[in-house]
Amino acid sequence: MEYNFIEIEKKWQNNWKVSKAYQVSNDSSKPPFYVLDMFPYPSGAGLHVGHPLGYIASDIYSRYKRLKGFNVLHPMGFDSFGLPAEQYAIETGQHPATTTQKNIATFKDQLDKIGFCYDWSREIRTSEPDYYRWTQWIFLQLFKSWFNPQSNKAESIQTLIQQFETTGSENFSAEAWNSFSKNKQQDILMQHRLAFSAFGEVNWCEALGTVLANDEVVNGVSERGGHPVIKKKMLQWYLRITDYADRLLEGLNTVDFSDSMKEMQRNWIGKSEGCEMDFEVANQTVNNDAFKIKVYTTRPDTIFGVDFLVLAPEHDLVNQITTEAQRGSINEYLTYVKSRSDRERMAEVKQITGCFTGAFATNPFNGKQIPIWIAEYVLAGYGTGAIMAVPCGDQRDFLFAQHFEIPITNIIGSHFDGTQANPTKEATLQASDFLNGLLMKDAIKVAIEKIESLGIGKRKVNFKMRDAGFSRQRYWGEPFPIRWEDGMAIASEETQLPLELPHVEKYGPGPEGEGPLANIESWKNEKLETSTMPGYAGSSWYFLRYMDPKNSNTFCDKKVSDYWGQVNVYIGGTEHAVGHLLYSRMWTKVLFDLGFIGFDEPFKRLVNQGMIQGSSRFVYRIKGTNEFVSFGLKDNYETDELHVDVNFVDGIELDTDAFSNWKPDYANARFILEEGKYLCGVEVEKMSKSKFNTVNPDDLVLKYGADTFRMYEMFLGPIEQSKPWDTKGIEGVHRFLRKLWRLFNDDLKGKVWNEENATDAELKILHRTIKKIESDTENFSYNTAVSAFMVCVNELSDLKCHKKTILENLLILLMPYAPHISEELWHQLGHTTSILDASYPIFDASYLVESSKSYPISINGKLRTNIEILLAAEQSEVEQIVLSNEIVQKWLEGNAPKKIIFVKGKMVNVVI
RNA sequence: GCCCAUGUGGCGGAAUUGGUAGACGCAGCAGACUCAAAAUCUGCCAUUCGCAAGGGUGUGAAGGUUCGAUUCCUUUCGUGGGCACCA
Repeated sequence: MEYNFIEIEKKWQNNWKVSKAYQVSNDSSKPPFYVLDMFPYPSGAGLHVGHPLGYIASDIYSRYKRLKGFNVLHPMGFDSFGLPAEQYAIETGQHPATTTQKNIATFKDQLDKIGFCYDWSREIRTSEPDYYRWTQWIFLQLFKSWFNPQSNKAESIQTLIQQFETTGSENFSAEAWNSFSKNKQQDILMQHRLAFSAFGEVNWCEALGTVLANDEVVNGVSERGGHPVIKKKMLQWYLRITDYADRLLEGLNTVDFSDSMKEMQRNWIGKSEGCEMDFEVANQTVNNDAFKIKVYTTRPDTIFGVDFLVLAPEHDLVNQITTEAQRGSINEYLTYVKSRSDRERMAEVKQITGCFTGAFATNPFNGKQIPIWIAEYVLAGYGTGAIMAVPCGDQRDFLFAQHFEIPITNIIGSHFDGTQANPTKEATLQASDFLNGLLMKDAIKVAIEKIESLGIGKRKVNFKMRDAGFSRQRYWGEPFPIRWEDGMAIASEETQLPLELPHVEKYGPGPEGEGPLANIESWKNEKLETSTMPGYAGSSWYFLRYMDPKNSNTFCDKKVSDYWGQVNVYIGGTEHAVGHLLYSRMWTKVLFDLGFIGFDEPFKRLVNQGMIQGSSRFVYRIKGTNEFVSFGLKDNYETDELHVDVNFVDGIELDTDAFSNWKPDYANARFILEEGKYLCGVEVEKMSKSKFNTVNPDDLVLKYGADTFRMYEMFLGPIEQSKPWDTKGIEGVHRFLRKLWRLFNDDLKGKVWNEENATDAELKILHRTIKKIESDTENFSYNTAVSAFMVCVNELSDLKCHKKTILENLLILLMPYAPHISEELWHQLGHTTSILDASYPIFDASYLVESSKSYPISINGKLRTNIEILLAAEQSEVEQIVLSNEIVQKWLEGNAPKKIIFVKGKMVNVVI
């Protein structure tokens, strides 16, 4: 009987489906365990081999935990709102709902073929009204809440109103509040709501009449059509995530994420301590606040080294302080900056640009007149949008000073050599008046105290993180449950939700760059908000909905979320390190603060899977011709590099016939070969349809079966590591499964397994494997687990061990990795219940006890021989044995060793 | 530019606390079985010198710490990911 994986997999997938083997109950005596995948965006390209990497890993873990006796929640769904479906709709006229539906069907079909243990009865889709009803509901909670710094948590906005009514605030009295117009009151409240609207800058493309995502802007022009893109201010919605900055930082100490992941989040939040201080602009009315420039610095100790100020080009004061003489060049510079993205501004620091305003500020400590410049390396969004430049201590300031020939003041003596800045905090300050002689790191505190006592500034903690933009001028997203009346945002009634996304025929932008919803008359008449929520809205809380997916009274019953608790293991890519993970952490904290759930961190443990990259192939077309030159000869010509479908390439050799047949353009292609072959260029990049480097899992499953595919993906390498896909090795894993099969069945003789008793050698193999598989599975070290299975099967084959008592345990170990073949062989062994609910073998160390070990013997750290020595032997005995060894004696050349290092159970090193 | 990760045979990778570098697999080579093929099995497989025994070199590069470094430290180069409207 042969290993017929096609039949076996079909049989058991069907069997599990019929018996509802993966359905999970919220009511169980077993301890709960929640394993979550980052749900996919159902793109039109379908699943490629990169997607299942994390899914297989989580599937293995879920099945393993189930064997270990847990009630495992392992759901799947679709993040089905988003930009690509809308872009596709603009191109083809097909409604996003239609294409999304189709794409999901494809995804599910592909996922099912791989044999995942999802409980599909809990499936969610973020674009379904049943789901986004609660996204809207949570938005309303955010809108109706504020962050109370006293209690350090979100509270109903009513408590703030009460405060204003009874005690007022820093800026106004209770009486004043009560006398404010309703409009003014709402404006003030808007400055505290966790979801709020304010003006923000967007990428505006005049020619397309629309706002563009960063992704749609390439080299400063629109991807579609190549039109110019500029920054434009528009009214936007935001989430006040900055209020949670400190708690998001502290929360990291309570979760099990990788250090690098925590580091990325910390850097994103970017907490820095320093101070704000005012510089007065010279030759202006002194007591006019408008002409004080507030800078933020983390290095107030360098105050005597300030040689100039730099404002962000967008800074409010630029226009007012610019002198008439400089106005022309400033305006020119501002036009230039408007065309530049933040990214470009940060990245191209070597290209130093800036413009002098003509104005001077006064250093409050020494009265020095310092020039005020504007430059794009200062960003309006961070700190106060103005910096004090200290060229001797900051490299960017230094380069700027050098470029514009601004004289540099040195306050750190020999620590500054005039060729580059020195950012040290360890230098002793000079030429710094009251700070002279202090170490810089100590001077920071002294300087801040002085600044505060003079009333020209104050200590300030700053965060790099900005409030999260939460509106998009798009169609395919959640509508905001908000009406605008008289300039005031009015929340819809919660009972009226969902506010359904209306059907449209056209997906183009509305007037003035508004979203497509602005084109709908009834929507406009009701004064409903015309932008929609961003892609991350639905994904910020989906893990809660899985727990209680059908509830129509609330987003998730508190009793149910209390039962499941935090996600025990969350698996996904690092590309979400700062976006999705921070947003969902914030939403969880808000829901916790408001009492809707019982935990304030969503994910207890996070496992990052690496990205499976595509290995792209390139051909080189000689410019202006239809002639293609092989990789090695391309430098002799002027060529264009073009992606070619990896399926036409064997290694790096192009199948020129297949290429010619690929597209009509290439039908008459001519080739310049090297050594009779056309060789392609190679580059590793993201796997993507547009790069023609995708590999479809369906083909592999068809050819080798799901079990082989699952194990091969795991065998590729460590789960957290990125690696390019290569199908070459899959044969090896398939051979392994066939070899396993032959332990049970002979192709000719049929059944070969027996019920004999196991020998010590066989039990030793089994228990070593149990130990290794169990710890590798716990640690997500699946590549080494697969190799341990191979070692085990190789050894059992060598021993011709066909014993049921060994093999059935091996099957249980294997079930999480290769469920179909395990279930099949399990039943062949005579079991009548599913292997899914077997119980995990228990490791017994007594089978592995050894009495001696072959010790590696090194001379000066270099391995020279091995000697079998009793494990119980102590240093003196070992020394004697080692020194009497022939090879050791040869190296000693009759001398006594200087030292003998003996690490019991590990090694011996003789130092001569 | 900034942040994070990463670099080991022809290839994917292993070496979990500093202790035998190259497990396991792919590809390759030689052989067995076969009329033949497939499948399967056996052996070889970092590099260099050597008939062999054995020796030298070797974990991106350069230094350092240590009896001993793929592992720790410093410097440096390459590659991948993220950088706020892709999800």
